[in-house]
Amino acid sequence: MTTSIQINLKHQSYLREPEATELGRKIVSESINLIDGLGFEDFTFKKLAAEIGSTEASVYRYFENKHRLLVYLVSWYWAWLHYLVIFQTQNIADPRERLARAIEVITKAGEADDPAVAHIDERVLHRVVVAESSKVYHTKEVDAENKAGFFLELKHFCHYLALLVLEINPAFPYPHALMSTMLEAAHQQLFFAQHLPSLTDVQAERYTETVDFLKQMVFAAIDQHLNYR
Amino acid sequence: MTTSIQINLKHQSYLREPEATELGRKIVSESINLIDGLGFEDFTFKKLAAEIGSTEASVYRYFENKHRLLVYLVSWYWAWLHYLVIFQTQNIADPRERLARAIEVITKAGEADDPAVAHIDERVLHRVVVAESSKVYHTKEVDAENKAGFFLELKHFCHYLALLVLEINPAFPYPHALMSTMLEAAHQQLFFAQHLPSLTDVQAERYTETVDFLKQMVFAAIDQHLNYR
DNA sequence: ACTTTTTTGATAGTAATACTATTATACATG
DNA sequence: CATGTATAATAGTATTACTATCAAAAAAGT
Repeated sequence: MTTSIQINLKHQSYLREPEATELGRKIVSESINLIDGLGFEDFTFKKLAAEIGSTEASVYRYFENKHRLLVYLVSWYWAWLHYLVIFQTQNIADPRERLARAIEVITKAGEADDPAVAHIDERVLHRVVVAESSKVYHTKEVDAENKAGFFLELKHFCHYLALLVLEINPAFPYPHALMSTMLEAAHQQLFFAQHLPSLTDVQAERYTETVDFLKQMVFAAIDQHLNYR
Repeated sequence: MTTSIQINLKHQSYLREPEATELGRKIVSESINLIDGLGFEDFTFKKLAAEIGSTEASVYRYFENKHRLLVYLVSWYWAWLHYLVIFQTQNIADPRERLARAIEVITKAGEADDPAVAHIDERVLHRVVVAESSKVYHTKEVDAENKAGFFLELKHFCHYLALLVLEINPAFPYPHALMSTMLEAAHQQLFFAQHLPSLTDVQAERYTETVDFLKQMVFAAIDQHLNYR
């Protein structure tokens, strides 16, 4: 079943809305492939322009610089994933099961074979996010960019999950910390499994193991504070 | 009590051993301050050379590029922290208490007021590592650099902690994953507390809260698999 | 259908970055 | 005293990360 959605970001990581024009959409879709192929450091607007048959100057009309473009892509990813989680858990009544399903969806986002937006390959985007997303906030401009709302999508998603945690156990003292740790770990463990296997026990490509690890960690922490049991 | 140690890295992230000369030590110590002040992206060898009254070309004789220098600094940090943890837990018999102490030492590394090496300010280095360390392996060259042994110090430290976990509970299936998650989270939560507070529940500067969160998460996970209880 | 505005492409140019190369001098070692 | 090694000084290059200008093409308004 193919769903069609439109994701609009609240902040201005972009100069012009890239979803609005053909060139804008090409910039977004091709930058995902290029960053995936070259890595963010070697990715340049010049190479991107060449790839889409346009010019450097034209790309600069959409995004102030490549960092802002990455912020846009990562924000888009979080908004998409948030949507996906809500969609995939809407029929689950039990909050514990809903969180369990959420962890599955988050970890297996790289396997998504149901493209929600025509010009964006979510599987490639997932690889890009796993490899590069920490760079969006590890800069000297974090505080300014945070003020500008550049990290709202992640923050909202984290808060949504934290509320789920509190539904399961209202006494748990660290719901946001646990969920941000889980979100980061979901990416890290996949990355480690592929590139630094001695930092993990899960196998590359075996998403199920990562899901199992994350579920155990999360639910053990949450349950520890329950009175019953 | 002041301890004096020498940390030597096994791999060649450097061209010349920087500990061996005055210029080498100046490069290391001043680069830590500069990266802390400017952020890694704006840090250049030219600025560093100006700061220490030397030249760009001279700095290039010690490190191939600024990425390698960061690898060196981060590796040095992990080796130092590993030493610190062993030192601070050597008199603790119970593995559970030893792990608890390790988590404290790791989280509070930024408060260390006992400089182990004269020309390195561990508190500033800790800030640099919190903010920049993920960049050492999030590059297109991870696999090659991993082969070259650039991440050995982190891997060894993680393995050391994983063995501790297994001492507590030999049946725990994800000791490395749990410890790498904990190590990353220790940095992340400090960073979030300072820059993206809505992603955490701990307060900035309140290392004790982060320690508490990490301990709860780690021990809950480990204990879940114990037969007794 | 015609005008106006907006968007793009083409081209050029600049300051900074990330280096490499060369040579002279200082410095330490044997 | 000779020799090797480390450093400083200087110069130079390719690439990056932009900014500016202008004309052509496309879209929108009337």
